[in-house]
Amino acid sequence: MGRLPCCEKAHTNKGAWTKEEDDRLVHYIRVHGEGSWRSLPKAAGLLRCGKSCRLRWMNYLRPDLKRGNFSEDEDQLIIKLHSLLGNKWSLIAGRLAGRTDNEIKNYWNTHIKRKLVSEGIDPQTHRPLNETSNKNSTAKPKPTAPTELDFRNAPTVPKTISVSAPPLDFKHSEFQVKAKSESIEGGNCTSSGMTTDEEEPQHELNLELSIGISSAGSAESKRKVDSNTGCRFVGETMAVAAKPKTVCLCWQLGFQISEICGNCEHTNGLFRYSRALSS
DNA sequence: AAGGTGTACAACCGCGTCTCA
DNA sequence: ATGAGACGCGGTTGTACACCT
Repeated sequence: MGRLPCCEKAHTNKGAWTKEEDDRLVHYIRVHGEGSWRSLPKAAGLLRCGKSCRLRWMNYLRPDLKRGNFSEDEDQLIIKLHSLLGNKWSLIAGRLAGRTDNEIKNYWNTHIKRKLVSEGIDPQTHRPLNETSNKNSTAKPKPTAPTELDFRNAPTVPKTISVSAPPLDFKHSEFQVKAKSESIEGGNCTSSGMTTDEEEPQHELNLELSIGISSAGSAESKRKVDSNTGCRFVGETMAVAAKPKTVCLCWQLGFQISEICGNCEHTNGLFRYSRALSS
């Protein structure tokens, strides 16, 4: 038995949204708030699929969206984040205030890809194109899922990327990813899983997210709270629940930590990765 | 001016994940 | 514990517009 359609297609409009439909959607969300997308179209008097309403709101009608061209800073940030996260557009969008995943995805495909290629950089691997093509002739290309990214020798990955975080899901936070070209020994904070290729020299990376206390109360914040640590997981990201228990802030990108690891020290009820990332 | 081609971006689709009864 | 329904994500498609010949 197949999956039921998300809505009654025979009675829904498709294609470009009209001004009237936009107005109806905006008005309804202003009054009732976001959510309940499936029931929203009927309640708002729209002949649209709930998914379509959500998309229209998220990508076009939301008042906090920044329209217009991407700045050079945004370009660089997208490239850096893509080199770390791969095609995780929603995560990348989460670090760019006022930009949507769809917008960034489109911008990547139409501008940045071409720009990188013209600079001789493979947009998927972030390695020089000639190196990539040589490698591809002998080795299988790696998928770009974030847990499987191979950052070794990636020319565009700096050792430290500090990103001023807009107030998104993990609010009040400075999102800091530190890519370290040596493995952490003797503790639990290793970057195991970053690569399985054993034939190349091991230059493993440690990815650390420094995360502060999240504000409570959003619908999203009620979800995915790790019962051991109090950490809240949103996709591959993590925030700290409103009333954290013991919280480990040592975070390996893409992996859930179920216990406090040995490398973390306690400060003010929080645990933070204590082993200095000496450069 | 007309047709062809390229570009940008809005919207759709399918599927994985999460929530909750 | 389980399964149906809802949500969210990433890939793909459709289409309007710009630019070229």
